[in-house]
Amino acid sequence: MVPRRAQLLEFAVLGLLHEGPTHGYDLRRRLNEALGPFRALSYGTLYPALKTLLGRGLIAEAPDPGRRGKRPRVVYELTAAGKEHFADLVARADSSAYEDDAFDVRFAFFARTESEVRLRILEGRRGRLEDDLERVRERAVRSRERLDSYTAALQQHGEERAEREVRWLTELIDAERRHPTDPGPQP
Amino acid sequence: MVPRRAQLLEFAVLGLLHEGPTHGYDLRRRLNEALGPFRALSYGTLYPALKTLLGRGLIAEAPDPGRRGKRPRVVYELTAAGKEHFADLVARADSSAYEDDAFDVRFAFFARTESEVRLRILEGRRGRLEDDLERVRERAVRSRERLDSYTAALQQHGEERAEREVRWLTELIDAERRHPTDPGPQP
DNA sequence: TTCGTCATGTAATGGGTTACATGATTAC
DNA sequence: GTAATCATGTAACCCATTACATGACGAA
Repeated sequence: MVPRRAQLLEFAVLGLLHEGPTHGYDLRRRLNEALGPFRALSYGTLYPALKTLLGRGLIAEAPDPGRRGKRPRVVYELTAAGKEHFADLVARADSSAYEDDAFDVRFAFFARTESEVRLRILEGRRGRLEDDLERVRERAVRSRERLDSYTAALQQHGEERAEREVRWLTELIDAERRHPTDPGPQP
Repeated sequence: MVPRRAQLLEFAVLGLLHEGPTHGYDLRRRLNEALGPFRALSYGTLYPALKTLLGRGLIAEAPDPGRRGKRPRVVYELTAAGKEHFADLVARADSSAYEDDAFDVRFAFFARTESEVRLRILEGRRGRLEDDLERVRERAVRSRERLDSYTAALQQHGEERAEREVRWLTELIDAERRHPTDPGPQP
């Protein structure tokens, strides 16, 4: 099951609020900076999403710590239900955790993910990339002659990038197996 | 100006038809295989797009060469206006040619692109990636300490990938400068 | 005969950016 | 003072996938 983009955003927002209460403008900035799937996230997407989470009781308005004389902002924090929901989501390691965009988001919160789950996500991602690689290679064999040099160069470059990514994941997996450190309690 | 996805699709369709007349089903298959931005292109997008191109007189229905006894398919070919329009699009080397998805599509038709234009597109793309890289590095310096090891690993991996891509482009640019081969007449 | 692929579409649905609207605060 | 950034939203528009509808053909 490929996760809807809205679910990804929900996960990311809960994850960021898990690190501490904050307001919409700051969430957007941090989501944009994370330069994953949310590089171009707009207020038109974020604010309604926050409203939905509010309506579902996963987040709640918190008092703005206040900055002398400045207009208070709308600060959100996780509710108990929100923390629980996020914990459930983090524990998942099915395909919704390692497909394309989803992997980037899940990886960003690996520090809050249990070692075992991390391992399964990394392995799932690696398997996914290996499948892609196999498909590309098959196609390369089938069409070797009738490719112009540019298409051939692009294909080879794509292959090398995927191979490199697989090696990177393998390193992470090996490291994870050697030192399976679980997340401690949040500070 | 970032090209709308529809414009990218239009470009790709005209480019494929430039190689010879064909029908919608085949276009979709080839667009999907090209595994760029059209990996998941659906009929719901392609067929209406073909209708639009038809309405604008850039493509026209051509007789199906026919396959004994089989139902004829709806085959399209470029019109004179379509060829001209494609030539105009191919000659462009502004940001609409090297931003993300656009670059993949433009690269796929490099064999039909003049050497000078190819060079400017490659250089534009490289510049774009170098800007990205600089931004990422700045951010890395600003936030070095407060990153957990996973975020740090992801950031470093992203940096390495971008560096590799820049080197790849540099190689292509150098090769292009040494042997600026222009496209011959199509067979 | 049933399943996969070929083949062409349309409609509904979902979802995201752009643009609009508004106002406070800060830096130059 | 004025431009940029902070800050919070809403509405319109664009557009792409999903699902639906339909049917022929080839292989197992």
